[in-house]
Amino acid sequence: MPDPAPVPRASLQRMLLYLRQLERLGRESVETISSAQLGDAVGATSAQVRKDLACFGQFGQRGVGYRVATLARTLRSILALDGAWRVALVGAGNIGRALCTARNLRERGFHVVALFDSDPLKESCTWAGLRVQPMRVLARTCCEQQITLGIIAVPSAGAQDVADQLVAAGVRGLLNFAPVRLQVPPGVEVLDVDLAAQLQQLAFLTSRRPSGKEA
Amino acid sequence: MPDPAPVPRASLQRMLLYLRQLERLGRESVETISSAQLGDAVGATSAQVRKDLACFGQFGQRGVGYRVATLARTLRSILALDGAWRVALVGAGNIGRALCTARNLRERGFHVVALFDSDPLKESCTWAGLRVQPMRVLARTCCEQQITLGIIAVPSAGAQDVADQLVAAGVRGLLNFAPVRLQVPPGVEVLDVDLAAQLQQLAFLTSRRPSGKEA
DNA sequence: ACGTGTGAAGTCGTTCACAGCG
DNA sequence: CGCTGTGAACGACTTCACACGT
Repeated sequence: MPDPAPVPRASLQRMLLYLRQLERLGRESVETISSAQLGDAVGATSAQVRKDLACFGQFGQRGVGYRVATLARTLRSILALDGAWRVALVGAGNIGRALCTARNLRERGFHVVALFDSDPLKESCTWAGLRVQPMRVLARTCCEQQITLGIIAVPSAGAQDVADQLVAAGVRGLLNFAPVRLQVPPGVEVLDVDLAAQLQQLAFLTSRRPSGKEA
Repeated sequence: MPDPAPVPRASLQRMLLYLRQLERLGRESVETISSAQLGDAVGATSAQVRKDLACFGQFGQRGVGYRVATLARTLRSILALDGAWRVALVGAGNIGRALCTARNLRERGFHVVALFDSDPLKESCTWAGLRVQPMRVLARTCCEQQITLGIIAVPSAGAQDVADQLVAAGVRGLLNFAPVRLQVPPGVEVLDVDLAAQLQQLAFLTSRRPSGKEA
């Protein structure tokens, strides 16, 4: 196996946008699309689209563009989005509830199949048909249910401990909502979602009133 | 006024991490810190820390490092985080509820002071002491309350419309949870939070099992 | 000595421009 | 002729290395 393609993070992110747009086009029965059209649907240049797709191979027909249906299918396959992903959610707080019930994620193939919280008072709760389980059973449940992705939605103080437990249980990708830097062994991926930091960025960006020089 | 510093996005993000760490150190009564220490607390190199800080000036003492307290104060001021920001939240769904009640954001100076939803059934609701208001009063409320930041937590179909209304009401920064590309006039900043895309990234990253070559 | 501030070098991603194929 | 695929130029961010101040 070759395995020689370290896909740039930015390309990966755009690729997901391409796929989303392709799926939309597919619903509208569009047959083919050019890199230019696909580009400005997601805010990228045509060259960028072609370069990004080139990470994985050649998919277009010169003089024509790309077949919407086949490109979508191919991308889904390459991006590992053609199956369902089983996800564990730790932290039955407000964010946790929002994520459990989010139709959005389920539609895209991410199924929250287990829900944990360290607070015994929450164990009686059931959200979106999912009972809150104690942390004690996390390892067993994750293994039995073949869970490979985890969402950490607990306060900062507990996040590293939760991460350790999830990793020990075989989870290989973590979506972390706690504003702390998680330490994980190689081979485990962590993506941080830091809403406070996003708002802080906005605060800074809007605080320096741009001189306003665009047409 | 000079205004000559277009701060790189990546630097800005790290700067927020530095500030967070500095505040933590301040609580632990640490007096000074070196770029190297600050760096590995947030996963950056010492050179990166110094370069980032150099965007705004010179803050360190050679041979010593940085004064935790003064650097934190200075950064807060530069990053426009020394005051409170008034935020409007549109969409009283699951994400909306999570954000209203998030202690996290309030502690960092972001106060959700107005909550809107287009569904009349939700108008009776009150979350975290905040009544859900109809969209009709959005413009007036935002102006009266001097709101400059907005959070869009509505379904994709309505997001652009909400964005337009917020912008018309004078809001200059948008945090967008809908998976659509918002069109806004220059001078308005948009940051997207796309949780499905984050999970999709994780899916891809964990699907290609790394060959495992690190020590 | 120690650690900052900063030019210089290097790396990575984007944009350009054009050859090549349908 | 249109549009892809791609080497080459370009630009931005990162890393290096060292002079300078304390």
